Amino acid sequence: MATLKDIARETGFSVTTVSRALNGYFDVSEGTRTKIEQTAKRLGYSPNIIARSLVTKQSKTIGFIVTDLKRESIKDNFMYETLCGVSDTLASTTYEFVVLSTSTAKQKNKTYRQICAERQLDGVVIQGLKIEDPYLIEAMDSDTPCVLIDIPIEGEKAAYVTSNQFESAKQAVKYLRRMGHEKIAYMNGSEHAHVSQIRKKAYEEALRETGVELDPALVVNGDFEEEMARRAALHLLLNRSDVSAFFCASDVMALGVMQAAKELGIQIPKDLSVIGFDNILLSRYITPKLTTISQQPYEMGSAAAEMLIQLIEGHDGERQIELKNELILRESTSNR
Amino acid sequence: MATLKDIARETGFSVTTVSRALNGYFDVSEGTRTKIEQTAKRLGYSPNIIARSLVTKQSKTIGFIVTDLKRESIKDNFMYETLCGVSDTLASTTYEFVVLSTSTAKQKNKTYRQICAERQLDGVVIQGLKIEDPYLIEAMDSDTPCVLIDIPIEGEKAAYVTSNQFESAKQAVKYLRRMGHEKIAYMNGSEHAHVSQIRKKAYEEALRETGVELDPALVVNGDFEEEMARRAALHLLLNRSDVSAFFCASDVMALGVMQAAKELGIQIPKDLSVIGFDNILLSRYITPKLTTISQQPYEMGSAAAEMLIQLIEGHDGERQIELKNELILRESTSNR
DNA sequence: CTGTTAGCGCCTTCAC
DNA sequence: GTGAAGGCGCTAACAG
Repeated sequence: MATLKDIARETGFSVTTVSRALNGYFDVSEGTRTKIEQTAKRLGYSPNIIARSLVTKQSKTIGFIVTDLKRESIKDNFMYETLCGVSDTLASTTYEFVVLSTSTAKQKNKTYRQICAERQLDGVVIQGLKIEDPYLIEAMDSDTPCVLIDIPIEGEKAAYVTSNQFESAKQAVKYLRRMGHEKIAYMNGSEHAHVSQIRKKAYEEALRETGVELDPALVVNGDFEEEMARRAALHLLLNRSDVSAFFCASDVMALGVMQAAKELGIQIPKDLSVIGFDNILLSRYITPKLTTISQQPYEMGSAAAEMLIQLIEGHDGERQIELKNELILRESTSNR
Repeated sequence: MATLKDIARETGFSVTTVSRALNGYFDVSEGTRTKIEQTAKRLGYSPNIIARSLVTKQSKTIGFIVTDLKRESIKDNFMYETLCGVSDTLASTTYEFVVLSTSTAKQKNKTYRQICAERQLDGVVIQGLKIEDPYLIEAMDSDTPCVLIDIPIEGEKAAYVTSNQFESAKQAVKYLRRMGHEKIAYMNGSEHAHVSQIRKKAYEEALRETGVELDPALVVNGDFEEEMARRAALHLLLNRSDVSAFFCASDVMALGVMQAAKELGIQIPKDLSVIGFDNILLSRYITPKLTTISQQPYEMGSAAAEMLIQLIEGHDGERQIELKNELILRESTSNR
C-alpha cells in the first residue's frame, strides 16, 4: 500500500507537503496540489487511519455496546433495528462502528475504560445494559462521549434517547380500564432493566388513578422471555380466574401469555384481553392480532448516532430525545 | 490513559523491558515481571491497540461487509443471524469486527482495497454481494483474507461457506412433482445474486429429471421482495390458471405469493401449493404454515468467522464448508 | 508556500 | 536480563 512517503518520493515534495495537499489545506500551491493528487491517485493511495489516529487521537470509530447480541432476539428485532439506525446514520459520516457484545459477567473481565482506551473509541452507543451493570457507572464518568438507549441518565459527556414509555404504558392500562377490566395482571420483564421498572410504575399509577387497588399477586415476571412468561402466566391464570386482562412489558412475553391461555382453554379476547409492548413483526401475524405499543428502534439508533457525533465533535444540541410510542389497537383486547 | 512509558518511569525499567514483561516474553526475570505487572495493574494500563497495529501490521479487527443492512430485512433476519454467529465466535478471540454496510453504488466511491487498507483489516467476512459487484472481484485478488457467505468462489486467500441449496431446492421441486404437480411456477430472487442462479438451476434440473418440459413463462422474478413477488404472482396466476404449485427462492417472496393467491380467491394448499426458502420466523406463524427449506445462517456466520481466523493466522484447514439445509413440510403444500 | 523536526505508543532488532 | 535506537504512517508546530 502506498504511503505518504511514496508519494513524496515520486513527486519530490516533502511528506508534510503531501499530507497537507491531500488533506485540503490551503497553504499549498495549486500546481503542487494537483501534481500530488494525481500521483496519489496513480499509486492508489489511501490514508492509513490507524496511523492517523495515533497522532490525532481520533480513531473515527465508535463502539456499539450491546448486551447479549443473541439469535433468540430475532423475535423482537429491537437490537437489529437500532443497529440499522446506527449504521445508516454513520454511513454518511467518516465514522465506522465496532460491535461489542457484552454481558454482566464479561464486564468483570474488561472494564469500560479499557474497551474505550484500547481502540481509542471516539464515542459509544450503549444498548440493553442492566441498571447495575458496571459499564453503566463507568460510562457516566468516562471522558469518551456516550449515548444511552432507553436509560435516561444524563452526564457530562452522556446523552440518551428514549421514548414516552411511561405515558404509553399508562395509556394501555387505562384503555383496559375503560374497557371495563379491573383485575389487570402485569407481566414484567427483567427487574434489572430500566424499562421494566418504568413500565411497572406506569401500570401501578394507571391503576391508582383509575381507582383500582394494587394487588401484588397480579404482578408476575417473565424476564422478557416467552417461555418464562408462559409459565408465569400459566401459574397465575390457574389460580386467579378473576383476571380478565394482561398487560405485558413485551410482545414476546405476550406471546407466552397467549400460549398459556390457549393451554388453559381461555379465549382471547373473549375471556382475557392481552396487550403487549414493542409491536414486533409477529404481533400482527398471530391470531388474534396483538394489541400493543409500538416503539421506534430504528429511529432510536439513528438519533443516538446523530447525538453521539454532536457530542464527539463538541457541538451542543439536544442531550435527551424522547420518541413517541403509540398504542396500536388490534384484536387481542375487548370489553369485559 | 497509562502508557508503557508511564510504567517504565514508575518502575525504573526501560520501555522495552516493560513491553516484554507485559507480553509474556521469557527473557525477563521473575522479579521485574511481577513488579511491572503490578504497577501496570495499579495504573490501569491497557495496551493501545492502535499503536500496536501500526508496528505489528495487525489491527485485530475484521470487517463484516454486508449489502444493504436494512430494516426491511427484519422479516428474514438472515443478516442478523449471521452477524450473531460472527459476533459469538469472535467473542472468544482477540478480534473485534466493524460493520461495513455497502451497496453496488457505494462500491464505486471506495474500493475494496481502500476499505481494507484504511483500517488495516486483518480479514473480511462478505455477505450479500451481487455476483458482478466490484468488491467481489477485488476481494479475490486481495492480500487480506476473506470468507464469502453463500458465494462459492475459492481464492488464494479466500474461503467460503455455503449450504447444499442446490440439492435442497431440487428436493423441494421434486417433492411437488411427487405430489402430482406438473405446472410448477418458480419465483426467482434478484438475478444478480448467486443464490438466485443456483436455485433456478435446481428448479430446472428437477423438472427435467422428472420429465417436465420447461416453460419459461412460469419463471417470474420477485427480486427477493414481498411486494414485487405479490405483483409478479398476481400477474402469472391471473393468466395461467393451470399453475398448481409455486416454488419461491425466499420465504418473504412466498408471503407475497400467498397474498396474491388470497386476493384472487385461490386457496392454499387446495388450489395452489407453495414452498418457500429460508424458514423465516414468520413461516410457521402464518396460516397456512409455510412449507419451506431451512438454512442455518447463525452457523454460517460462526463458521465463516472461524475459517477467517484460520486464514489470518496462516493455519491450514477447511476452505469450503457446506452446511445442510432441510425441507420442512408444513401446511402450504398438498396433492394436486 | 514548503521543509524540518518531533512525536503519537508500541514493538523489534541489536548491542551490552 | 536489560536498554538504546529505530521505525510503523501520519500530523502538528515551527521555521524559513
